[in-house]
Amino acid sequence: MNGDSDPLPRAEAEEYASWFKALADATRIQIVSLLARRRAPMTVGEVVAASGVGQSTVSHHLKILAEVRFVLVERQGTASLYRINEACVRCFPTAADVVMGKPVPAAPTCE
Amino acid sequence: MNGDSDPLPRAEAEEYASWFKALADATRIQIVSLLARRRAPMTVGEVVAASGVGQSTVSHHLKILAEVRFVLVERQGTASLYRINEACVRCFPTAADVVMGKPVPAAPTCE
DNA sequence: AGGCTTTATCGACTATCGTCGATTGACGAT
DNA sequence: ATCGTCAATCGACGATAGTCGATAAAGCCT
Repeated sequence: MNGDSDPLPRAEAEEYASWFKALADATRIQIVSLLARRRAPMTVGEVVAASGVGQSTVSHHLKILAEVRFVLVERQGTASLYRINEACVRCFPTAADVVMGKPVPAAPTCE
Repeated sequence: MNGDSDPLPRAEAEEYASWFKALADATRIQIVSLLARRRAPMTVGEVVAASGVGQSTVSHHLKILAEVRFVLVERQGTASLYRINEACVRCFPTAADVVMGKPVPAAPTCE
Protein backbone atom coordinates (compact mmCIF):
# COMPACT_ATOMS: atom_id res chain seq x y z
CA MET A 1 0.00 0.00 0.00
CA ASN A 2 1.29 3.40 -0.82
CA GLY A 3 1.66 5.98 1.87
CA ASP A 4 -0.12 9.21 1.34
CA SER A 5 2.92 11.29 0.69
CA ASP A 6 5.62 9.34 -1.10
CA PRO A 7 5.89 10.14 -4.78
CA LEU A 8 4.70 7.68 -7.38
CA PRO A 9 7.65 5.41 -8.20
CA ARG A 10 9.49 6.58 -11.25
CA ALA A 11 9.04 3.33 -13.12
CA GLU A 12 5.30 3.43 -12.74
CA ALA A 13 5.17 7.07 -13.74
CA GLU A 14 7.00 6.22 -16.92
CA GLU A 15 4.60 3.44 -17.78
CA TYR A 16 1.75 5.86 -17.40
CA ALA A 17 3.54 8.44 -19.46
CA SER A 18 4.11 5.99 -22.28
CA TRP A 19 0.37 5.52 -22.56
CA PHE A 20 -0.31 9.21 -22.82
CA LYS A 21 2.61 9.73 -25.17
CA ALA A 22 0.86 7.49 -27.65
CA LEU A 23 -1.97 10.01 -27.97
CA ALA A 24 0.15 13.12 -27.49
CA ASP A 25 0.40 13.87 -31.19
CA ALA A 26 -2.23 15.35 -33.44
CA THR A 27 -1.46 13.11 -36.38
CA ARG A 28 -1.74 10.03 -34.24
CA ILE A 29 -5.06 11.24 -32.89
CA GLN A 30 -6.32 11.65 -36.42
CA ILE A 31 -5.18 8.18 -37.38
CA VAL A 32 -6.73 6.60 -34.34
CA SER A 33 -10.05 8.31 -34.81
CA LEU A 34 -9.94 7.36 -38.46
CA LEU A 35 -9.46 3.70 -37.65
CA ALA A 36 -12.20 3.88 -35.11
CA ARG A 37 -14.77 5.47 -37.40
CA ARG A 38 -14.26 2.80 -40.00
CA ARG A 39 -14.67 -0.16 -37.74
CA ALA A 40 -13.22 -2.33 -40.47
CA PRO A 41 -9.46 -2.77 -40.83
CA MET A 42 -7.69 -0.25 -43.02
CA THR A 43 -4.66 -0.63 -45.18
CA VAL A 44 -1.76 1.76 -44.76
CA GLY A 45 -2.45 3.25 -48.15
CA GLU A 46 -5.98 4.09 -47.16
CA VAL A 47 -4.79 5.82 -44.04
CA VAL A 48 -2.24 7.74 -46.06
CA ALA A 49 -4.91 8.88 -48.49
CA ALA A 50 -7.25 9.94 -45.73
CA SER A 51 -4.73 11.64 -43.48
CA GLY A 52 -2.72 13.68 -45.91
CA VAL A 53 0.72 12.95 -44.51
CA GLY A 54 3.49 10.97 -46.12
CA GLN A 55 3.49 7.21 -46.34
CA SER A 56 6.57 6.68 -44.24
CA THR A 57 5.17 8.98 -41.59
CA VAL A 58 1.93 7.07 -41.39
CA SER A 59 3.80 3.81 -41.18
CA HIS A 60 5.87 5.21 -38.36
CA HIS A 61 2.85 6.35 -36.37
CA LEU A 62 1.05 3.08 -36.89
CA LYS A 63 4.07 1.29 -35.54
CA ILE A 64 4.01 3.42 -32.42
CA LEU A 65 0.30 2.84 -31.93
CA ALA A 66 0.80 -0.87 -32.43
CA GLU A 67 3.54 -1.00 -29.82
CA VAL A 68 1.06 0.09 -27.19
CA ARG A 69 -1.41 -2.39 -28.68
CA PHE A 70 -3.66 0.50 -29.37
CA VAL A 71 -4.08 -0.82 -32.88
CA LEU A 72 -3.64 -4.36 -34.11
CA VAL A 73 -1.87 -5.41 -37.29
CA GLU A 74 -2.47 -8.31 -39.59
CA ARG A 75 -0.53 -8.86 -42.74
CA GLN A 76 -2.49 -9.98 -45.73
CA GLY A 77 -0.47 -10.53 -48.81
CA THR A 78 1.60 -7.44 -49.37
CA ALA A 79 -0.79 -5.27 -47.43
CA SER A 80 -0.95 -4.58 -43.72
CA LEU A 81 -4.35 -4.32 -42.18
CA TYR A 82 -4.59 -2.07 -39.17
CA ARG A 83 -7.61 -1.95 -36.96
CA ILE A 84 -8.39 -0.34 -33.66
CA ASN A 85 -8.10 -2.42 -30.51
CA GLU A 86 -11.34 -1.83 -28.68
CA ALA A 87 -10.04 -3.48 -25.53
CA CYS A 88 -7.08 -1.14 -25.27
CA VAL A 89 -9.27 1.83 -25.95
CA ARG A 90 -11.34 0.89 -22.94
CA CYS A 91 -8.43 0.18 -20.62
CA PHE A 92 -6.57 3.35 -21.52
CA PRO A 93 -5.80 5.09 -18.23
CA THR A 94 -7.79 8.17 -17.31
CA ALA A 95 -6.41 11.16 -15.50
CA ALA A 96 -8.33 10.00 -12.46
CA ASP A 97 -6.49 6.68 -12.56
CA VAL A 98 -3.17 8.47 -12.48
CA VAL A 99 -4.24 10.73 -9.70
CA MET A 100 -5.53 7.92 -7.55
CA GLY A 101 -2.57 5.67 -8.18
CA LYS A 102 -4.52 2.94 -9.87
CA PRO A 103 -2.08 0.31 -11.14
CA VAL A 104 -0.98 0.94 -14.69
CA PRO A 105 -2.68 -1.32 -17.20
CA ALA A 106 -0.08 -3.40 -18.97
CA ALA A 107 -0.30 -2.96 -22.70
CA PRO A 108 -0.14 -6.59 -23.75
CA THR A 109 -2.58 -7.59 -21.03
CA CYS A 110 -5.46 -5.48 -22.20
CA GLU A 111 -5.80 -7.36 -25.42
CA MET B 1 -22.45 15.85 -37.66
CA ASN B 2 -19.36 14.12 -38.85
CA GLY B 3 -19.51 11.59 -41.63
CA ASP B 4 -18.19 8.17 -40.90
CA SER B 5 -15.05 8.47 -42.92
CA ASP B 6 -13.68 12.00 -42.93
CA PRO B 7 -10.69 12.47 -40.72
CA LEU B 8 -10.97 14.37 -37.48
CA PRO B 9 -10.24 18.04 -38.26
CA ARG B 10 -6.66 18.94 -37.56
CA ALA B 11 -7.52 21.68 -35.12
CA GLU B 12 -9.59 19.38 -32.98
CA ALA B 13 -6.92 16.70 -33.07
CA GLU B 14 -4.42 19.20 -31.78
CA GLU B 15 -6.64 20.22 -28.92
CA TYR B 16 -6.95 16.61 -27.93
CA ALA B 17 -3.22 16.12 -28.24
CA SER B 18 -2.52 19.06 -25.99
CA TRP B 19 -4.46 17.37 -23.23
CA PHE B 20 -2.51 14.16 -23.53
CA LYS B 21 0.75 16.02 -23.89
CA ALA B 22 0.24 17.37 -20.40
CA LEU B 23 0.49 13.87 -18.97
CA ALA B 24 3.01 12.54 -21.46
CA ASP B 25 5.97 12.99 -19.15
CA ALA B 26 6.98 10.89 -16.19
CA THR B 27 7.99 13.81 -14.03
CA ARG B 28 4.69 15.53 -14.63
CA ILE B 29 2.85 12.36 -13.73
CA GLN B 30 4.77 12.19 -10.47
CA ILE B 31 3.99 15.80 -9.67
CA VAL B 32 0.33 15.39 -10.43
CA SER B 33 -0.03 12.28 -8.35
CA LEU B 34 1.88 14.00 -5.59
CA LEU B 35 -0.51 16.93 -5.55
CA ALA B 36 -3.43 14.58 -5.61
CA ARG B 37 -2.28 12.45 -2.70
CA ARG B 38 -1.83 15.47 -0.48
CA ARG B 39 -5.19 16.99 -1.09
CA ALA B 40 -3.92 20.21 0.43
CA PRO B 41 -2.10 22.79 -1.68
CA MET B 42 1.66 22.38 -1.92
CA THR B 43 4.36 24.96 -2.26
CA VAL B 44 6.88 24.65 -5.07
CA GLY B 45 9.61 23.93 -2.58
CA GLU B 46 7.70 20.99 -1.18
CA VAL B 47 7.22 19.55 -4.63
CA VAL B 48 10.91 20.00 -5.34
CA ALA B 49 11.85 18.20 -2.16
CA ALA B 50 9.47 15.35 -2.84
CA SER B 51 10.19 14.89 -6.51
CA GLY B 52 13.96 15.07 -6.60
CA VAL B 53 14.32 17.26 -9.68
CA GLY B 54 15.60 20.80 -9.82
CA GLN B 55 13.58 23.81 -8.76
CA SER B 56 13.43 25.42 -12.16
CA THR B 57 12.32 22.15 -13.68
CA VAL B 58 9.50 21.75 -11.21
CA SER B 59 8.42 25.31 -11.79
CA HIS B 60 8.40 24.65 -15.51
CA HIS B 61 6.26 21.55 -15.22
CA LEU B 62 3.84 23.20 -12.86
CA LYS B 63 3.42 25.98 -15.36
CA ILE B 64 2.56 23.48 -18.06
CA LEU B 65 0.08 21.73 -15.83
CA ALA B 66 -1.47 25.03 -14.87
CA GLU B 67 -1.89 26.04 -18.49
CA VAL B 68 -4.24 23.12 -19.02
CA ARG B 69 -5.90 24.03 -15.71
CA PHE B 70 -4.90 20.65 -14.46
CA VAL B 71 -3.55 22.33 -11.36
CA LEU B 72 -4.54 25.66 -9.88
CA VAL B 73 -2.18 28.30 -8.52
CA GLU B 74 -2.62 30.80 -5.78
CA ARG B 75 0.11 33.15 -4.67
CA GLN B 76 0.43 33.66 -0.97
CA GLY B 77 3.15 36.03 0.03
CA THR B 78 6.30 34.87 -1.66
CA ALA B 79 5.07 31.34 -2.01
CA SER B 80 2.98 29.77 -4.75
CA LEU B 81 0.42 27.25 -3.68
CA TYR B 82 -0.40 24.60 -6.24
CA ARG B 83 -3.26 22.21 -5.88
CA ILE B 84 -4.91 19.69 -8.11
CA ASN B 85 -8.01 20.70 -10.03
CA GLU B 86 -10.48 17.93 -9.37
CA ALA B 87 -12.83 19.18 -12.06
CA CYS B 88 -10.20 18.98 -14.77
CA VAL B 89 -9.13 15.57 -13.60
CA ARG B 90 -12.66 14.38 -14.18
CA CYS B 91 -13.14 16.03 -17.54
CA PHE B 92 -9.82 14.84 -18.93
CA PRO B 93 -10.59 13.10 -22.22
CA THR B 94 -10.42 9.34 -22.34
CA ALA B 95 -9.21 7.33 -25.28
CA ALA B 96 -12.81 6.37 -25.91
CA ASP B 97 -13.73 10.05 -26.20
CA VAL B 98 -11.12 10.51 -28.89
CA VAL B 99 -12.18 7.44 -30.73
CA MET B 100 -15.82 8.36 -30.74
CA GLY B 101 -15.22 11.97 -31.64
CA LYS B 102 -16.66 13.42 -28.50
CA PRO B 103 -16.11 17.18 -28.54
CA VAL B 104 -12.89 18.21 -26.87
CA PRO B 105 -13.41 19.61 -23.39
CA ALA B 106 -12.15 23.17 -23.30
CA ALA B 107 -9.59 23.62 -20.56
CA PRO B 108 -10.96 26.81 -19.03
CA THR B 109 -14.49 25.47 -19.15
CA CYS B 110 -13.92 22.48 -16.95
CA GLU B 111 -13.04 24.57 -13.98
C1' DA C 1 11.80 -14.46 -64.13
C1' DG C 2 10.47 -9.69 -64.26
C1' DG C 3 7.79 -6.02 -63.10
C1' DC C 4 4.39 -3.87 -60.08
C1' DT C 5 2.37 -2.70 -55.76
C1' DT C 6 2.46 -2.18 -50.86
C1' DT C 7 4.75 -1.46 -46.69
C1' DA C 8 8.81 -1.07 -43.62
C1' DT C 9 13.15 0.88 -42.80
C1' DC C 10 16.97 4.12 -43.22
C1' DG C 11 19.22 8.66 -43.12
C1' DA C 12 18.84 13.38 -42.60
C1' DC C 13 16.90 17.55 -41.09
C1' DT C 14 14.22 20.30 -37.96
C1' DA C 15 11.54 21.36 -34.13
C1' DT C 16 10.28 20.50 -29.72
C1' DC C 17 11.08 19.08 -25.02
C1' DG C 18 13.25 18.13 -20.43
C1' DT C 19 16.77 19.43 -17.58
C1' DC C 20 20.07 22.25 -15.39
C1' DG C 21 22.49 26.41 -13.42
C1' DA C 22 22.35 31.15 -12.90
C1' DT C 23 19.84 35.22 -12.63
C1' DT C 24 16.07 38.13 -11.54
C1' DG C 25 12.08 39.73 -9.13
C1' DA C 26 8.83 39.70 -5.01
C1' DC C 27 8.03 39.57 -0.61
C1' DG C 28 8.92 39.20 4.40
C1' DA C 29 11.73 39.64 8.47
C1' DT C 30 15.21 41.92 11.03
C1' DA D 1 17.45 49.51 4.04
C1' DT D 2 19.32 45.11 3.74
C1' DC D 3 19.36 40.48 3.81
C1' DG D 4 17.35 36.01 3.06
C1' DT D 5 13.94 33.11 0.99
C1' DC D 6 11.00 31.54 -2.55
C1' DA D 7 9.53 31.13 -7.17
C1' DA D 8 9.70 32.43 -12.09
C1' DT D 9 12.44 33.32 -16.05
C1' DC D 10 16.45 33.03 -19.06
C1' DG D 11 20.02 30.74 -21.72
C1' DA D 12 22.12 26.66 -22.98
C1' DC D 13 22.68 21.90 -23.84
C1' DG D 14 21.46 17.18 -25.01
C1' DA D 15 18.00 14.15 -26.20
C1' DT D 16 13.87 12.93 -28.29
C1' DA D 17 10.31 13.07 -31.73
C1' DG D 18 7.92 14.21 -36.31
C1' DT D 19 8.44 14.60 -41.03
C1' DC D 20 10.18 13.69 -45.50
C1' DG D 21 12.43 11.36 -49.50
C1' DA D 22 14.76 7.46 -50.96
C1' DT D 23 15.70 2.74 -50.57
C1' DA D 24 14.85 -1.97 -49.48
C1' DA D 25 12.00 -6.05 -48.66
C1' DA D 26 8.05 -8.95 -49.44
C1' DG D 27 4.38 -10.63 -52.06
C1' DC D 28 1.27 -10.78 -56.16
C1' DC D 29 0.42 -11.12 -61.16
C1' DT D 30 1.47 -12.07 -65.94
